[in-house]
Amino acid sequence: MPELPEVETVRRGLSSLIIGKTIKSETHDTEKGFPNTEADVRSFLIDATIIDIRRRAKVLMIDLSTGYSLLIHLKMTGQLVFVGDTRFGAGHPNDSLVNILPDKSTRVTVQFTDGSALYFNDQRKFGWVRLLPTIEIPNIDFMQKVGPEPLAKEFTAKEFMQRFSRRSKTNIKAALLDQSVVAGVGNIYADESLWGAKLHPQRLVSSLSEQEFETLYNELRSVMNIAIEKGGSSNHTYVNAEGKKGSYMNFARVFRREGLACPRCGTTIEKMRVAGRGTHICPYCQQL
DNA sequence: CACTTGACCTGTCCGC
DNA sequence: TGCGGACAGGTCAAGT
Repeated sequence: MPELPEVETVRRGLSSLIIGKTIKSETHDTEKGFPNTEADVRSFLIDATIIDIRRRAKVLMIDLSTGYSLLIHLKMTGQLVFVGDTRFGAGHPNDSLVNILPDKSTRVTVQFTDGSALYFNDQRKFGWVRLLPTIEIPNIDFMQKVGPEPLAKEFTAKEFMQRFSRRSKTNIKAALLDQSVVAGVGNIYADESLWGAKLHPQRLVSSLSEQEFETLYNELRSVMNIAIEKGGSSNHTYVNAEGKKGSYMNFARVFRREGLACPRCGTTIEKMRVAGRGTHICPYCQQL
């Protein structure tokens, strides 16, 4: 999925839809996707009221009145879709993607006491949900390792540049995708921001000038802010909490636009493989 | 440690 | 229309 802008869009949607609701029941398929015991679920999830929804990097945290939180990672194809009233479909968006829920990809279902429900759907089953004490969250491995939030007010261009020192011998695309450098960047916004900064994805991190880092910092923040305004990117499976798609892909300048003209210079956009991922560039604007 | 590559899954699309 | 292979918003555990 879901990179920072998509997860943030889901967070905002869920905040207005489920805060204050009380959980009546929960079901899930595999232990891999939801490793907690039945006893944990009974003690800390059932009858809990949702008090807040937060995000760190690409991870969502649903804080509960029991002092526990549901942590959720959507990985590539995860969705969190809210359905108003499962008996009548009231509040259920008229979107072909979510006409019938639960469906084949539904892995976790949370029923609320008012008849509404939250579905965690995940076609590829890479995503996960887990329940843990809220105060333990900062101690988990992921939170210890993950880099700063790129959109935080206090996050500066200088700090951005300094974070890359740990990945000086790799290419800039691989470094951007490394969650321990900066949080929340994925394949779409890596390509889009590199195009914005006119940087070839295979440029060695150690070759970038201070000026180039500053431009990349500005482009990354700009692209992510625009993506949040547009409700994220929907290439395929991504939908927000109401089951609706985001519109960033209508705005994208290079991502998934191979064969089309670069909006800046008209050169045909090319697709290549960098850091094991499909990578889109303008071969004129972004030279090695 | 830093870096790269394959594995985890299911579905879809493209070429034969 | 069928079938194989490549590929897909992301991490991880291995390997070098």
